[in-house]
Amino acid sequence: MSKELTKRADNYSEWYNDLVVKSQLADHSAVRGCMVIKPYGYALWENMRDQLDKMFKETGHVNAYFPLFVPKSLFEAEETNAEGFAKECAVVTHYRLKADPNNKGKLIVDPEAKLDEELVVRPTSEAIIWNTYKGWIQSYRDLPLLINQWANVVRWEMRTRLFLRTAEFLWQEGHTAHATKEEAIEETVKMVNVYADFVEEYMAVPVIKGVKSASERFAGAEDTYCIEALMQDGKALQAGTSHFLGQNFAKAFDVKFSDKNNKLEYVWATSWGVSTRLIGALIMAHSDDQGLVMPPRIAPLQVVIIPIYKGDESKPVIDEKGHAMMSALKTMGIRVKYDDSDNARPGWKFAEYELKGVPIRVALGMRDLENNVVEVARRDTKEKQTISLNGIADYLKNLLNEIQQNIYDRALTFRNENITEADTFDEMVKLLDEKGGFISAHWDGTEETEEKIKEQTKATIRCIPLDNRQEEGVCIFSGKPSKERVLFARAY
RNA sequence: CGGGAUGUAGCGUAGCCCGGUUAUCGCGCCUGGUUUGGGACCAGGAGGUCGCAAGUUCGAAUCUUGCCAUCCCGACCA
Repeated sequence: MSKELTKRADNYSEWYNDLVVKSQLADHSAVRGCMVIKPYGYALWENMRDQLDKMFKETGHVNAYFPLFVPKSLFEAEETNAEGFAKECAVVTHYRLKADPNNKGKLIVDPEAKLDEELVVRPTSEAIIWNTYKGWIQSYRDLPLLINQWANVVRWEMRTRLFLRTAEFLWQEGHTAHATKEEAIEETVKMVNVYADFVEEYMAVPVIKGVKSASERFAGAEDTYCIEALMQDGKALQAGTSHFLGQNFAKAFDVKFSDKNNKLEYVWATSWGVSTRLIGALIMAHSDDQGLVMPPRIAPLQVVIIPIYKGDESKPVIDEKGHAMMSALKTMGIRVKYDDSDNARPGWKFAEYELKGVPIRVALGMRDLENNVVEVARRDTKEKQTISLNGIADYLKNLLNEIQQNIYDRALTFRNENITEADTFDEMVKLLDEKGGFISAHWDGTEETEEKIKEQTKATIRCIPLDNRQEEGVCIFSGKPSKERVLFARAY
């Protein structure tokens, strides 16, 4: 493995790719557009997943699992949704292979085994789920139905990037059914808030909560709420979405319920999801030219202890102290590793754990033990301090909290410094080219204007922020009147 | 899907233009030893369908064609 990571300033996307692979989060696979998530990356995902799952359950949701395959007839039932995803669907047409008569040892698709109806590999599960809900919902007493599933989905993207856009990705998708429009909207907003809380508090990535413009809306939704994050290169990243689906799917799949007055009504729906893409957001929000910077709360490893031996006789003494410290930290619920592996020297380990973004590194050698201290190095600031062994566990626990907060504050400052108001189109173009980030500007609310701005600048409307300040102005492009600013950015 | 580039050991590479013994070097790996406070050193060793498949040729990493994959730039997108 080469030791050098591409520098962010030299080539940001190469830095990102390099980092994902060298830090062992994931790797390209033999399958086009699909990645292998390696143990370190999967441990990170598990921590994220576990916390989100807890938050979903605290808000009343339960988990279930629906099929990977969606019969084409079900898939096409909700037309807007189907059309929106049609261009990126993997489709199963056969169910059997057979030996190739003309090519020994090879297989061909058995033409006899053609499916009567093609199966779409789910790009999202609304269709199969709403078809199922039809059988589950009869009365208002069956509502609300609050279900989440952890799954993989496939979207056949033209161009893929590790974590940010892979042909197959892991995610969760919540699908809820409600008796009233108000309740469904409330659910949609509740879940975008859950996402924002998770991403900010656990991943330490500040987000802007907002609503998508009509053209950026989820196919089949009445309204799409989202959280938008800003990456270090000034590009925005959609980190999660929550959709108010109205009665579109209820009508498409004929899901009705009897209300208290025995009147048949269509059900109101929401769906919401976040994916392994969040890992991309995490990487690009915090990491530096030395490697990953993991927020302690979801870091697979929070503390690594590295013993530094001098001569064989020092090993048992150091190991004893090291193991004691590890036990104390484990008792406090801290994820810790004592790396006494023999195949690398301390300097190599230092660099390696920096690359992997472990928040705290503790070095333990005879020199320290003689003074009853250890050397504590934090990944976020790269500061090293000599700390007394007395009360070290409490010290490290507090330090983890401090690092979590510091990473968030740093990202928040950067984000806030990169939301810039523009009052003319020229100003906006200049800002996009020279500074990047979010451009806060007036927009006339039409799709035509949005499209023209996109064509000329590659920037899209990321969102109309919730609790947006109302302000009279004129559209930056058309000069027509506008009541509020929206956020534009170039995005991933 | 369009334009450009690349593919040689786990990783990074030389050789290819101009076909010809046993495919170069570094890192990593294995064995033994010395080491260990910022990516150690010495000695010995293992590891290759030269992306895949056809073709040209006495002979192909090298020439031709097709395919596959990756990267960069577009279009598409969470």
